[in-house]
Amino acid sequence: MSTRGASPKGQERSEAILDAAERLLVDEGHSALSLRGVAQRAGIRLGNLQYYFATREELVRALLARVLERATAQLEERMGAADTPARALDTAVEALLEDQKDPASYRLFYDLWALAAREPTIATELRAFYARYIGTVAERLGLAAPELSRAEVHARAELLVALLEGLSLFRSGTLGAPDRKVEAELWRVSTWLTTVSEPAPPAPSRKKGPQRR
Amino acid sequence: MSTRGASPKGQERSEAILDAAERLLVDEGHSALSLRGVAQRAGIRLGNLQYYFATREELVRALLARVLERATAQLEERMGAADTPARALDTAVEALLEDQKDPASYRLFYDLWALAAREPTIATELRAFYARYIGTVAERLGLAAPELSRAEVHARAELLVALLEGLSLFRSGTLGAPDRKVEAELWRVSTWLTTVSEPAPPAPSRKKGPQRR
DNA sequence: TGACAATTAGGTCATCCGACCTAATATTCA
DNA sequence: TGAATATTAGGTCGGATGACCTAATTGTCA
Repeated sequence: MSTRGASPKGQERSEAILDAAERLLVDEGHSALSLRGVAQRAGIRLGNLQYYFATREELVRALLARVLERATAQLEERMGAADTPARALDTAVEALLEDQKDPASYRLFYDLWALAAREPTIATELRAFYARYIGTVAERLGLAAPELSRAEVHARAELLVALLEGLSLFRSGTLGAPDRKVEAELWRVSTWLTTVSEPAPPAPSRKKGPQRR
Repeated sequence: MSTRGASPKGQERSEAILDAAERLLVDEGHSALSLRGVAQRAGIRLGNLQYYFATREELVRALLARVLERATAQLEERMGAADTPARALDTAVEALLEDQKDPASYRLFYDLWALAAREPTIATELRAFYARYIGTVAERLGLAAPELSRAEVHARAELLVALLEGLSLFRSGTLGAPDRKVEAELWRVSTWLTTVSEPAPPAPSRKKGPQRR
């Protein structure tokens, strides 16, 4: 949603600017995402960039929207591309695991998580993204384990997504590297989530914990 | 490890500066972590701050070291504080879940994850932190499930830590809120990780944990 | 062809940044 | 007491930033 540039050429230019901004964001982080830097990467002048995105916030919003939209589309496409509906989840998880081997694919999200903690508008959009993400997973999970309640299925979907997001930290090269054993155990957990419906073990007793982690 | 200030008062001042820096980091993110800002929050002059930390990087390194050291100590203290050794993991997980309800406790780590993706020195320290973190968890996991191999135990520990880190995203208020159902399912996964050890297809289990298929 | 939008270009402005420096005062302790 | 250390105060410097502005050029379509 850029300010101007409705014509085909304008649209193209707009996309190119967002491409440059995204590359800059991945490479240097959101604090380095300056209008000048983006303009330089895009190979255009500052004034020209400002014709499309008058302020930095406008640029960031457009970039965020594009990134999340793309991620959503990719997830749903992957779900649909499975051999059988039952394998949809496995296929998507497989693809995500593959993505995690590329640092660039997640660096962007690390910045987004940090940003969302402070900028409510970004938090709102990210929240909507993950809600849809988890919803899609829950849908498939419900098909695989029909005896589970709606709430249970949703909880497990959230758990699975959290696991994958957390795992990205240890697989994208910066804090760790992909590990076969871990992948194997992940598959066991994943199948467990979609199959086992036994009653939960007793919850541990409560105890007031100290602050901070 | 500040540059100067070995005397008790200097030590105190040094800690106060790091406190201010940490508050600023949590509130505004690492891009807002300026020497001037820290000095203002600490209620001292810029020159005074520079007496303790000559450069920004020095400050950041000291801050990072203190944060990770504290987190490590807290985790190990929590493990040790359990009623029984067997409950050590549960106790620690409980405490972590409690922490996750406070946004401030994790915001800092979101920034660290983003930073680590670009600054090798930070990545190195964070990696060491998580290695120790996962190692501690693996140790306890090994006690709870002695029939698992060392590698399996380590893989499960990494999985559990990843799950908790990922979960923090959805529990710290910005992208979601704590949810009882999710917690319940987390406990099931957690106990599953510490109890179930039979391979995928065969063999009846004697453990209390849920069974597959 | 002419009008109008799209696009490019270049420059100004106040503001903040980190690094660096010097001088003066206060505190501590041998 | 006197010397070393800790602390405060104020300033300079080059550099980068975002917002804003204006003029010139290109492209499109009636």
